[in-house]
Amino acid sequence: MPRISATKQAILAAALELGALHGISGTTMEEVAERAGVAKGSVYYNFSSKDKLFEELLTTGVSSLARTLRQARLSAAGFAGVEAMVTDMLALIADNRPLAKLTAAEIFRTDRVWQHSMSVLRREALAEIGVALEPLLPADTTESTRLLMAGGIFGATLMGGLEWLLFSPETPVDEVAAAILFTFSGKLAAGA
Amino acid sequence: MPRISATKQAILAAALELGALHGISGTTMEEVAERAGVAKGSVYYNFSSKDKLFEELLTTGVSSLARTLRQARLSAAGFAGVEAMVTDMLALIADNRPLAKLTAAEIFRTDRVWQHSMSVLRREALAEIGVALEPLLPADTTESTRLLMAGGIFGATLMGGLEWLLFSPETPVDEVAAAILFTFSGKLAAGA
DNA sequence: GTCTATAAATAGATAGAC
DNA sequence: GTCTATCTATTTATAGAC
Repeated sequence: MPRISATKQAILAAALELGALHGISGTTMEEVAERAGVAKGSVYYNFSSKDKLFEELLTTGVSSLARTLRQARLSAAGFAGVEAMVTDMLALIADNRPLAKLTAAEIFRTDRVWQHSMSVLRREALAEIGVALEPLLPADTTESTRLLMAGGIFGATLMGGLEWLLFSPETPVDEVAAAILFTFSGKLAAGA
Repeated sequence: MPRISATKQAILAAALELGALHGISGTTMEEVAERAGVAKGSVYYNFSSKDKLFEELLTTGVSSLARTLRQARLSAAGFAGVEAMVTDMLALIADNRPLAKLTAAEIFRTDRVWQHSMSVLRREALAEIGVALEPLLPADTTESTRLLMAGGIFGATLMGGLEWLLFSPETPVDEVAAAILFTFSGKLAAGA
């Protein structure tokens, strides 16, 4: 495990904050250097290109999301596993809000040089949700339907989480999780 | 109602397709002109700046989303209204997939010059979902909780819809709507 | 490893002919 | 209304001193 130098860490942190604000294309290497408190030459010493810099940022982020989802899934059986996934993903979003914003904006891009590796990781994360759903679904449910549902649950959590952080950040995480999970509880349909 | 010239329409269409592919910052006015089959000067004759061009594109798109949601809400009472919103929004996404991609990537940006007008429209769209939810929720549910739920339902539909179009576009819209709505039916919790 | 200086390409926007 | 040509600023990336 090669330790990351302080400079490299500062560059990654600066790139993450700026990327979340202005998007990747809207962020310049000059700005990243300035915010990190180093010269542009040092940025290129640590990352061979702008693409490599943001690739590292995003793949690390989505990997840790997949890991969080797997741990949550293993922590509880049945629907409680899904509940744990939503709750823990919300906590992760709160914990790294710039990464959540950046991921939300980039997750469906199909033209980046790192498109493939991102797509693989995204699928890994969705598959974790899919595995948790499997025992809860009718036996004849297709794989693709399961992934659609997983995408929906993922989207609900991500968008609900961003809505939360941007527009009512004073709400405690438990209440947010309860709100999202309420929509999956069936009580909406029952209230009709 | 001022008619839009053929040139202006071609420019808007080109900007939409390119923006969905490369993002707004990643799209150049030169590319837009080329794809629209006109010179760059003509693009600037119709739109005073790149920002104005994309502002028109996005505000029109989100407005039509809000309109679709309102119509769906009025078409059925109770939970059936929510079901109609999800189904009709999916149909809208399928109908204008580039706009859905562009919107997904831009909806949480906070640094655009048109940020405010977009934020207002986004809120309008979420409020439509919120109104449909109101009679289905406990009487003491707060406004902000209702908006979080609306955000979740919106996110589930948008992400589910994009997942659909990008990775299993052969699935008919009814099946996709059924999959997303299944997660809101309570049958997941029942299956635990 | 970090810096300054600069190359080389590309961006948004404008001027002015037709 | 549409075009070509061009201005000016910015951008990614590199070279080379320290």
